[in-house]
Amino acid sequence: MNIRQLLDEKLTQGLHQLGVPATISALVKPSTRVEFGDFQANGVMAAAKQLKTNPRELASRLLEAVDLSPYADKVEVAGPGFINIHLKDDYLVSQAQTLLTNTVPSTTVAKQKIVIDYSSPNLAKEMHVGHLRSTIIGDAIARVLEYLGHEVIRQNHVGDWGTQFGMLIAHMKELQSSGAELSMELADLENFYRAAKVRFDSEPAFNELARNYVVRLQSGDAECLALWQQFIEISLSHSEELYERLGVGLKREHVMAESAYNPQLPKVVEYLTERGLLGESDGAKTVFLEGFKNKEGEPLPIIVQKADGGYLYATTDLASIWYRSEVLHADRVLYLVDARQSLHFQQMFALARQAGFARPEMSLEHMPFGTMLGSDGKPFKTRSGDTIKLADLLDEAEERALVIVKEKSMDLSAEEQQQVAKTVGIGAVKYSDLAKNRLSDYVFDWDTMLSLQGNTAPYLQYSYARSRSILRKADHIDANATLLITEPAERALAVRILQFNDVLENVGREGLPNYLCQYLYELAGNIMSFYEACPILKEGVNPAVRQSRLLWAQLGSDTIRTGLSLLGIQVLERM
RNA sequence: GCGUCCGUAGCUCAGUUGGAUAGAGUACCUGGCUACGAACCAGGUGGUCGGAGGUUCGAAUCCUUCCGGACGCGCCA
Repeated sequence: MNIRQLLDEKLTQGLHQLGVPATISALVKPSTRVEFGDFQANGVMAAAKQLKTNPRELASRLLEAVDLSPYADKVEVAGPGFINIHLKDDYLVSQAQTLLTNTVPSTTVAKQKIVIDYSSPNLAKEMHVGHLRSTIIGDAIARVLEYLGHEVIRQNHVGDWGTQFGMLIAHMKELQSSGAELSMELADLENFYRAAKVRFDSEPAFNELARNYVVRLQSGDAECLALWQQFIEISLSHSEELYERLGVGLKREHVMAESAYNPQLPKVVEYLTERGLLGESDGAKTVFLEGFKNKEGEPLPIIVQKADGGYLYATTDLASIWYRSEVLHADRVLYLVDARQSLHFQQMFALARQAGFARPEMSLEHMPFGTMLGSDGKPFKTRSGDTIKLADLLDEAEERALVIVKEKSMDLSAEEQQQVAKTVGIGAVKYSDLAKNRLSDYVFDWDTMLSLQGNTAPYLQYSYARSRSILRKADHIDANATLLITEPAERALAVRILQFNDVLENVGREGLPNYLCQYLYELAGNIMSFYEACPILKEGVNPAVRQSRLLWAQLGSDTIRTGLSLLGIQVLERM
């Protein structure tokens, strides 16, 4: 139970006692201005409207009915009917004091089983910048939900079964028979793919062969499967290397590939047929759903089986929904997939409901995200117009960070500088993505994210390193010391620290890690101001005050570290 | 054409079921280091929230319409 929730619950109950409909709540939120106290309730105006009564009068009655005196020393009705709550210092201190001893987050959220489908690269090629957002945002959401106590099932729905694999196998086969060393050839997946694609597009015989291999592969031909397996293995290790570099928690056990659903695909079609949902159009098996139209205003089809008998991603997605519903028994399924596939997911979810692939109580949520743009406002590409490899992006981030670290942290050894540059560079890339609203397109800009000023990972990492430096220099920290609020900066810090869990619940509910970034940035600001206003180790500081401030520093920096770790970003003791 | 998302300070972005005087960073200006880490802090300049209507006690947020942009719309994923 966090403070906002507690106040909201008390006031909402009070409203209901006064005869306000159950749908109305007190809407307690952090105050928008300092003079409005720590929290404000916005719900009384709407409640008064329902009751056709005066809002200020209702607010007064509410305050008579609800006793907030254990928490607040000043509660007042303001403006048209807001309630401003000024918390007691004693209460803030007692709440903060429990944080010192209790490391388990206290949440009131009912535990759910949540499947998160994220990253999901196409294994035919190397990972590129287009995979960054799904991977990073999905990972952050997974960590936050897990921290809140939910059972999280990560699923990396990698593309390993598409048409392109015929082409790749055909190319492998020919190189193999011409005596080339396959492992060498496959070292650069991008080149390999490009070479195969050129042949596929220009040589009819090769094209024919490739199509043939797709059929053989999907019908279980042993030789094809072996080649395919070899390719997938290399490609997966490549992805895992990147996950490792990125600090993303995806492992082999989280891979639930498209191919895994292959045996279920005929059953999907069969089932749709039984339910009378399936029709035929130009030889393809299709479903037409109410409410979806194409360019000509005609019903929009979902093709689940091509005229040649092949299955499509819609079929696989349906099978995966069924699996997540019936086998995993998920309460929620989150899809961290590009916004351009919104229509596809609308169709999938509607059909899954109608066909009964998804239990009615299972929530299916597409969490779309926008595109990364270059400084020219167009999709982020290299100068020559190619997609940028993820590995190259990370190299550049580390290189650019190293230049800055060498300049700013000359007292560190070369080895330490390297390590700091890695942590800072990768952190900066991740944070600049996470800090933006997921839905919007955003401009990728090296200088902004690495300028190390403003709302950036390095700023947060700096605030942590600064705290650690102070804590290291303290010869004695008494973990049982009493927390004191002697300055406004300490109070502001305390209030902020106590909002942490509430922010996490918002992130988990809406899948928007930028709420957490915003919070951490503000917290870091509070910490910095605290250090400016409140000397700790300097001469003349009262010992009790010193011990208290050390604990505030510890609480603040612990929250920064935990928050960043939930974003998948590491902190540094020195930088 | 239909649909989805978007348009907020010069630039990059926030803005949590509609809440009080729309906020940050950056840039620009001012002040603070014989330093508990100045990669910092304190303060200032800067906005008809694309335009116009509407809903209401209250709109950047909801509705309508227009302008501008991105994306999607049958055998790829």
